[in-house]
Amino acid sequence: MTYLNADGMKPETIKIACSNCNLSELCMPVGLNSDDMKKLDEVVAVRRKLKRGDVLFRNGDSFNSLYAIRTGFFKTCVASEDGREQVTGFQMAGEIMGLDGIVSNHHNCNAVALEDAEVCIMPFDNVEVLSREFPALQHHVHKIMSREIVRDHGVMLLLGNMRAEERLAAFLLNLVQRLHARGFSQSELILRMSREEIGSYLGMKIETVSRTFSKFSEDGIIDVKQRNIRILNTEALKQIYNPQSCH
Amino acid sequence: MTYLNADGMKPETIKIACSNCNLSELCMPVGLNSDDMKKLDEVVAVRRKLKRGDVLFRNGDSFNSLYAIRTGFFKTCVASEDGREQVTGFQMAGEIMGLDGIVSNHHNCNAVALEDAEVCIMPFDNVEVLSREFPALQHHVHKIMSREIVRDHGVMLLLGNMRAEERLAAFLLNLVQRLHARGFSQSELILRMSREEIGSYLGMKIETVSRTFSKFSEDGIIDVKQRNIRILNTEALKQIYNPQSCH
DNA sequence: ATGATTCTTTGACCTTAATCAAGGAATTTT
DNA sequence: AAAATTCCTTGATTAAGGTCAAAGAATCAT
Repeated sequence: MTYLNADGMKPETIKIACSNCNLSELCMPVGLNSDDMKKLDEVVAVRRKLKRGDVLFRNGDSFNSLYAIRTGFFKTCVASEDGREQVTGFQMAGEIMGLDGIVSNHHNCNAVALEDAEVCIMPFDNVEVLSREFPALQHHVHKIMSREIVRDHGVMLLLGNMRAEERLAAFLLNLVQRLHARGFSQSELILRMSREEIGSYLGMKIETVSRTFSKFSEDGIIDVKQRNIRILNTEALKQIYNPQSCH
Repeated sequence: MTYLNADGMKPETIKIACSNCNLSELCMPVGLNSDDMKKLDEVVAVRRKLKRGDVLFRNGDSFNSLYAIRTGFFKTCVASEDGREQVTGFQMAGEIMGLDGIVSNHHNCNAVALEDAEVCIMPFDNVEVLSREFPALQHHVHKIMSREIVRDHGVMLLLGNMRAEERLAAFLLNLVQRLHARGFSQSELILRMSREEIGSYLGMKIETVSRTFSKFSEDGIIDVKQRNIRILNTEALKQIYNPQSCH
């Protein structure tokens, strides 16, 4: 199995604009006339701007809306009762947050902006009403949820079976792939999250994250300048992530 | 956060019958007249019986249907390209399998019967058509998918943050809770899966699973006779799972 | 039933990553 | 700009769980 994008998209360039982002796919599924499109614009109630560090929603908050990221970068995390925190994902432009809240009408994780951000607020009642009217939208919503399930299973595989170097390699490859799909470099990226947050996501301690970065750097696979990463040898990263592939 | 049921249900007794299982919730959401109910019966195309070891669907199979378990017990698992396998879940009566297939029209995991079983096959096209007609069904489908996402995040927390004893305690508590919700004992259970499969789910090796069972047994917390487990001290298990709670 | 196979347990030892500790770099606040 | 804070790195040590090995128990097939 491949370590999929969070959005499942192949790494072609997709421009982030209202008419051309994952949100737009949600608002305006393909194959609609412009009258239909106008109605679909109603899914989005309003936008919200957040500063770095702002919390979009918290575990326990009542659930009303899904959120589509227009700009910025988020983390979502859950915590055990004794306070251990697990980052469950990092989300970027075009991705949808809040699906966890549907089952119980309360959010089940925290969503925090890791840089200044803007989200489109989509009241879930609207989404359901319009989904009944537009099969394409309905199916799109189902795909978004299924995609999240598939992604989560990939993370389980990572956490349950892989060693530290494999986890970090998978993480970097996944991030750069998603960024590339949004028009950014294939080889350079700026990490919006701390080493601690990476560690939390990957099930390793901050020291291990740091050491693994240093190891990759010593081996000439990446160039690390704080949160600026340049991938020097993508093949080597893939090799680490997928040790069996012997070519 | 609590380690939820796969089905999110509180551990009250629910009888497994067509008119009273998770599937029935899917076919017949509350608040419908009997004419509506008849139409909703159409979601289920047909049933399928499986023997222990039979594969319901495989990674790569084209996706057509969701499956509701009537009787029996399943595992779902993904594998990395180099063959490492991760069990992503164990499913029992009333639970839904196949949601992973929606996003790509192909299944993304294997579903294997761990004991003789029967499933109701629900062609997903039917589900979508009827969902547009019945808001209660629509919302129910959304809840099922959201529940799976929340469950997966709980597993991530387990795999990313917990130690072997905590993982096994959480696993046993979760299993017995779900069984109890189906009318079985609160303290006795028969494991339908091997030690290896438990280990795969919990991110530990078979020897560690075995040793941890032995440890719990020596400590008088459980009684282990092969796959027959009797929980002697639920509180102790909860304490292990949730070390802070000093109520 | 009997032999074969698979599953499970236990022991000895080893590896990986966690922990503890300290110092340095970067960022934020005053 | 200086001080304070946070973040990151590196080293030394330890602990948890993995690996290897072997034997016993249970299940399956002939």
